[in-house]
Amino acid sequence: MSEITVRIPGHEPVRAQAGESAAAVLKKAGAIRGAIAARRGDQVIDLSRPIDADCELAPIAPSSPEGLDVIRHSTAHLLAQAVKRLFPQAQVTIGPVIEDGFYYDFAFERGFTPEDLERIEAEMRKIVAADYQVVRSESPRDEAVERFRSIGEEFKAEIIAGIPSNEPIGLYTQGDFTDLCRGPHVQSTGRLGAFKLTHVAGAYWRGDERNPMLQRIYGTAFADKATLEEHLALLEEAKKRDHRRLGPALDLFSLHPIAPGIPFFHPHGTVVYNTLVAYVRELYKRYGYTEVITPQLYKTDLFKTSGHYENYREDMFLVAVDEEEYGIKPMNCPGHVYLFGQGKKSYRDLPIRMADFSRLHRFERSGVLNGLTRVRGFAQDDAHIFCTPEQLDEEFASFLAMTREVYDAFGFTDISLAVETRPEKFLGSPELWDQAEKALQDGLRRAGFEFSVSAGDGAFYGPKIAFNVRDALKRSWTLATIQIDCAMPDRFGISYVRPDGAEGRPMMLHRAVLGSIERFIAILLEHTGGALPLWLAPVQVRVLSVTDRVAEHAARVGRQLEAAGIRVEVDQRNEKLGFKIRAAEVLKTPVIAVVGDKEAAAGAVAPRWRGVASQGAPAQSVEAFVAEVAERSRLPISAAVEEPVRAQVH
RNA sequence: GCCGAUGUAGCUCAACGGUAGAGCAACUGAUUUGUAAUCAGUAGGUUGUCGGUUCGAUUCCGAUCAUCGGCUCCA
Repeated sequence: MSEITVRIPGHEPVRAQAGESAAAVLKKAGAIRGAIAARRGDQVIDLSRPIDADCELAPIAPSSPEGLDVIRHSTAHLLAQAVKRLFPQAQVTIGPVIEDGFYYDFAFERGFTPEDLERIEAEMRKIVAADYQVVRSESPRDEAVERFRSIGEEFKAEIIAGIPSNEPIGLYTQGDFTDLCRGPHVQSTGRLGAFKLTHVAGAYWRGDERNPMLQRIYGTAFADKATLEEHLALLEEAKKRDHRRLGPALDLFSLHPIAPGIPFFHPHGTVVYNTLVAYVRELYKRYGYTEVITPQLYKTDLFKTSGHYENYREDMFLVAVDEEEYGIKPMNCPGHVYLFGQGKKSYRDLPIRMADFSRLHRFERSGVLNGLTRVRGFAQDDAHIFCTPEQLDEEFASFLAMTREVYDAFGFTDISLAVETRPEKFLGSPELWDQAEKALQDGLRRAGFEFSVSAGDGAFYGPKIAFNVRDALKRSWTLATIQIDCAMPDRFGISYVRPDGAEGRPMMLHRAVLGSIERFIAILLEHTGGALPLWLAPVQVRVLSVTDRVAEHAARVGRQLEAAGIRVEVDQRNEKLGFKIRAAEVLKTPVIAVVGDKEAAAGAVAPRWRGVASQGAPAQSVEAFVAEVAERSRLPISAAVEEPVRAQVH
């Protein structure tokens, strides 16, 4: 045995015998305390792994991100062991760590019930109490395949069979249970304990819906009980911010079985909706967009030309009229390209930024509908930009600037960008796609955006950039998107006359900043917990009378606010002030104006702004109050306005 | 679409093989109230829908619709 030197950050280098375990080496340095695994170089390893060469070694604490991964991964194994003990017929498959937890998929002839989960959890605790050593071993691939096949674990055998034959297979054994695994794991099951199984769900084997459905058990685990409790409490809080709860509670919208997936917007919700549209229209003035209104229903010939009939028909509502087939539009693009194609266009007309707030209808599969975030009927702040190839970069940059402005205005900071590339089913030439994908990535880099690449996720007509945000339950949704169209200009044969008199094919961009208005409202509600900004709030001011004596003054204040264009409600109910304040607060009203005898005598109000911890605010004259509310209600359009790039008039 | 769960008053929930109850909200009355819930009373439900088992179903069974959690798919 040769002697090696191990560097340990923050400690003296340690001399050790080659082959000593990571735990032993760390112990020599006095760095083992609490460690759950170790990092050798950039690799996380088991504490029991032998160290056989000079290297750098660091302990991993249970509460560190890597430590949590180890705990969750080991807890997934714990789950599998418990399930195998209780349901020997169940076959194990995979059990990865996910954000905030883990899951494990089992092939089992029936679903697991909530009662099963309780039993499984109890069994897991028994295994923790038994404190089995978790032992790593290696096995040649074919031997491992045979081993799992012989005990009826067909799925596991299939996974191993897919690993190159020269790679040794890592196996982890704890008590009566052995699983294929890359590791690393905790040293013994006793190190686990702060876990909870959360829910069950079906999941297709290898994520393909043609494959059999497995039973997935989700759970979460932490380094200690307290953090687990904290996490569970956080989930409860998140539920309160869920737009599906807030929307109906604030009387903004509702969904009914009579129109599944197509929301009813109540008067207050309609104000929010229309105000968002007004905001975007204001931006359009500055960014040089023109708005159009286009048909809702087209003969399917249009969709045959656009390629939607071929590639998107499954998601469309088709209707038969007079022995002719019509389709309700799922997107605005075909209509817009068609419209562009009417009349002769010159390079002087470009760019044309054609905006449209039409309602769109898509036949989403029943299981995917979700509140306002995934619906069958919705509108987008949609626009299509037709430009020359030379204008593409500038148009793209302008879109990114607009998007940044909007997201800043709403305080959305947790946004991730993904460039989604050519899918299996696509239209247009691969060369054009490559070019377009590169253009998107270059543009993002120039604008200083970070992004990931999501291969194969693009639309069938072109690659896209998706601006993804998360809802209260941490599910990711796409709001803004921009796509370069690689197909439709060709398919519709649209053209423009270039300066040299020849015909050119315009470039086409599809883009939306809010994305779907419905989805945007959902995310905004969750982001703000229902406390919409003053300019968007359906009721901006609520005037509260203290007694019947001041009813007239309260009504007058209401009229003055209304005259200034402010959305106001006057609460003259025969109730105590505290009751009315609570009622207004529960509805997240941004501004409350209290009116009592003192205010009535002075022609004043006592304002109370949401989120300001003032009670018994000093009175303010009605005029000053109205002016302040009006000032603070303005659309969040930044003052620094660039000259819009408009098509030249000739 | 697939796997699983759920569906009782406007909302949140209770009960149960013998035709449903609370709190909040609503309505009425009293109270005239000063910065997050005044008191009292009234009304409100073919227990999602359809079918089956049963002397009897809201309860048990089946189908269906919708919703929820996932999978697959997407703004």
